[in-house]
Order: sequence, then C-alpha cells, then structure tokens
Amino acid sequence: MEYTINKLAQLSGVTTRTLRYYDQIGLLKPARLSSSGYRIYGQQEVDLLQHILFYRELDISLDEINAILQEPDFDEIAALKSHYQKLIQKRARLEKMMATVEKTIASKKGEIRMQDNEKFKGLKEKLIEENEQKYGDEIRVKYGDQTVDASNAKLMGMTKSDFDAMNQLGEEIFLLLEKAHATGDPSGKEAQELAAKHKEWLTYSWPTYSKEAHAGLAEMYVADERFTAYYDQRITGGTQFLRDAILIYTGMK
Amino acid sequence: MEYTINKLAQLSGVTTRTLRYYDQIGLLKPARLSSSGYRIYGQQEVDLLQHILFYRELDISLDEINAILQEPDFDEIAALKSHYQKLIQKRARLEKMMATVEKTIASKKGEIRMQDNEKFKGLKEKLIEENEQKYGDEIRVKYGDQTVDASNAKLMGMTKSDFDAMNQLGEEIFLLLEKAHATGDPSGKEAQELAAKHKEWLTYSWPTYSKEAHAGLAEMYVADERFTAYYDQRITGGTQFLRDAILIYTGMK
DNA sequence: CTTAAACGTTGACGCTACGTAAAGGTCAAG
DNA sequence: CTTGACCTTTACGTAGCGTCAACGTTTAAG
Repeated sequence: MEYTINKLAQLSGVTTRTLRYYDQIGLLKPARLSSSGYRIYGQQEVDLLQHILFYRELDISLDEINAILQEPDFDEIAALKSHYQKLIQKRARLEKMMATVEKTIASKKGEIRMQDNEKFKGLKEKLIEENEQKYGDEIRVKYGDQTVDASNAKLMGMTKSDFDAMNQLGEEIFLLLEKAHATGDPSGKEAQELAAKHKEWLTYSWPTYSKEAHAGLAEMYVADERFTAYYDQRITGGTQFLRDAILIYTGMK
Repeated sequence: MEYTINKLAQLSGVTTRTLRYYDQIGLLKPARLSSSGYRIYGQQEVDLLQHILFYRELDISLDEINAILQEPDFDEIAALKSHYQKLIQKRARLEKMMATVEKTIASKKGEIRMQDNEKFKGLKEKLIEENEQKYGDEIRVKYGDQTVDASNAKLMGMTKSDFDAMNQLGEEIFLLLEKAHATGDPSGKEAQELAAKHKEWLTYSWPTYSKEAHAGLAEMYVADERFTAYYDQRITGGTQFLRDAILIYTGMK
C-alpha cells in the first residue's frame, strides 16, 4: 500500500506539516518521490512512523528518536515491549494523580486535611522509574494472549454507556478496596462486598462467569505485575488483599 | 506556610524558571515580595499552582488556564471533578495504546495480521480530545447511538475525519450496489468491487478481518431486518445481492 | 567578622516542534 | 478547459520554557 502525504496524515493522525518536518530533519523520509515531486510513503514508512509516534508519546525528543531508530541493532519487538512498560508507568502516574484529585476534593469539602506536599503527588513524578523489568516478560508470555483476547472482546461488543458504566464500577472497586483493606479482614463484610463488585465488573468483559475462573484471575493478579501495579497503586498490598477476598468469596480457600 | 521560589519549586516539581515565567505572564504572582525583592508565595498560591498544573497536565494552554482561573464564577470543586473525568479518559486512551502495542508485537511475531489503520489506535486520540470539545456533542447528537456502526466507531477510537471517511465509503458502497445490482450478476466485476469496498469499510470498525466473519455478517444482513431495511432502502433486493456478492468474494459459496 | 556557598534578581538569547500564510505547480473530474 | 482538491518550497511566528550572564542577598562555617 502506498500513501500520499495527506493519506498518511489521515491514517496516522498527524498533520502534513509534521510529515514534511520529519522529512526535513531526516527522521522519516518518503520511500520515493513521484515524477512531479510528490512524497510517496510505503509500508516501511508507515511502520516507522508508528514507532516514532510511540516514542513521541513518551516525551522523547525527535533527535533522540532519530538516534534510537538509526541504531544498527535496533530491535523492534524489544522496543515495543519497552513501550509497554513505559505506558504502564504512565498509567500508574495518572492513577496517582486521580487519587490526588479525589483527596483534594475531599479536603475542599472539609472532610479531610491535606499536607501541601500531598497536593502534588503524581504531578511531580516523571518517568524515571525503570526498575520493573525482571519478571515482567515471562509472565507476559504466559498470560499475554489471554489479556489480548480480553481487551479485544471488550471492544467488540460494548456500547459507550457500557464502557462508561464499567469504568465507573472500576472506580467504586478502588474505593471499596481502600475501605476493606483498612479492616485487614479479607473475610469481612467490606471485603466480601468488594469481591462481589469485582465479579459484577468482570461480567462486562467476560462472556461467562465461573468461580474457578474468578479465583484463577485473582491468582494472576498477584503473579502479573501489570495488575499488581494497578491495584497496588493506592494501597500497598491491595492486590493480595483483593486476591484473598476473592478466594474466600468463591470458596476456593 | 510561606515559600521562597526554590521551596515552592521543590514542593511542586516545577523549575524556578517556570515560576518566574508564570509570574511574568501574570498567571501566578507571589503573595508578596520580601524587602530585598524575593518572591514569597503563600497558601493560596500553592493551591492555585496545583490547579494550574492539573490543567497543564490536560494540555491546556497557559493562556486558557489563565482565562479559566480568572472567571468570577470559577468553581474549584467542579473543576476538580472535571479533572477527574478527563483523567479517566486519558487513562482509557493509554490503555488503548497499550492494546495497540500488544497487537503490534503479535503482528511482528507473525501471530496475527494487522491493518495499517489499526496501528495508530490510541495514538490518534489527541485529535479527538480537541475535536470532541467542538464537534463531539454534535456527532453524538447526530449519530449518537442510532446505529451500531456509530457506537462501535466511537469505541474504536476513531477521529472525526475517520468517521467522515467511513461515511464517505458507505456512500460509495451504496452507489456501487446500485450499479452492480443493475448487472444482476453477483460474481461480476462490479459486484466483486462492491464486496471489496465493503471489506474496506469493515476495517474501520473491526479489529481483525476474516473471510468467515465477513461472510457471517453478510448472512446476518439478510436475517436482521434492521440491516435489510438499510440496504434495501434504495434498491429492493439490494441486501440479498450484497450478501451473494460477499459470499462469492469470500469464497464461502 | 569574614567569606564562601547557596540563593535570589532581571534581562536576553536559544530551542523544539511544529502552525500558518504565501506563492505557485499538478491532477482528476465534469 | 476550467475548477477545485492536492502537492510543492520558502519563510516567518509561537509557546513554554532552558540556559547563560551579570549581579545583589542570606546563611552557615571557619
């Protein structure tokens, strides 16, 4: 498939100015020029542009991107895996900010008091944390396909209101986890309510529910850092607590 | 609590240059100046800076932020709640990107095939955020949840231009259907071109294409009166003709 | 009390990653 | 043959700072 500059711009969501600029600085040159001097982009350029945009999304300068892509031993798949890690971190930071917003609202309402330094949690941190590359890949190989399927399934049949409702529920789960974890008892009333909500949440993305699968997922949460990072965001040890609550809820323990 | 410029910078994670710049453009002025001309910030300024950084995080220009904060009926809590919603959206976009990265890895490994337009899902959505504010509601009202296609399209992260392109293609399909139907031959050149266009149209809303699914959809068109009504509105028997053409195109008949 | 380090000030120029004309060639359709 | 969509290069403009430079102030150590 070949693209003119406008077609590629529409495909990728950047402007033609951006593509010309990338050509100018030697970051992304067209595959060839037409007889009349039009820029013609091919398959390789599409893929390259995708890489560039991923790096750009992570706030890497075009200069650095150029350097990275020029490297003779540039490994596409390794780069993509690294992107994935960085995106997880970005998400974690976002969720820290969300917690800060929630807290700030509560403090404005006079429900809690807040220290000045708490007010900038999440806003301050940049992407300097790079410690989490140990177990990740193994587990991803193990569970990767499942989650791909799950996310596909989600996108396939859901309406927008479904999607919103699911996100809303996800938020409630976070709040419940906070409450329940404070009791310290995974068999307590709050924890079991948490597990029930989690089941409800699951039904949005799972075609069928079974106790076994629910318990299995709970185990995966603890094993897979993508999930531990997610649920431990606000409460350390939250993932394990959630697992314990679910195991009791499903009667698997 | 009072802060010198360096203290506030450390607290909030911005540089002193940024604080001086914000003073210069009148976005955030210190509470007072010390006898020697040093900038002294107070409690109000800390909270204001937090607001500013939240807005900045959402890619709002300093000019606009200034305008928002100057508004006489600026509601802090409402603003924070709005931030929270935007952050949820940002997270959703991040997760879309993560899914795209996973898919790209799988396609590099040769496990799946990937359309070019899939490669930029999530990356394109910045445009949406801007367009959403202008045209978003319009789109929603106009096409809202009327058609399955529209709601799917929204979920897939399409931009307005994507959506327009898809509608454009839908028009072409209608015209082609008219032409092809006139020949009466579902295996003819026009009919097969029609089926090809229909496949292209599908890639806008389908994550992956398969002949089986395409053929299955064609059967559904005939079975489901909502679709028959749609394709038969200009040409009676158009739906069946389309199905036949697709079945031949996909080799399922 | 002195003195160096740390911290503050105001210019002023530079940079990145484009946006935005301006002035003009090319191509497809009617 | 014209019209409009699409392409080209050239060139100036911008936001949000980073980064000197040149200089005054505060503080802690010797």
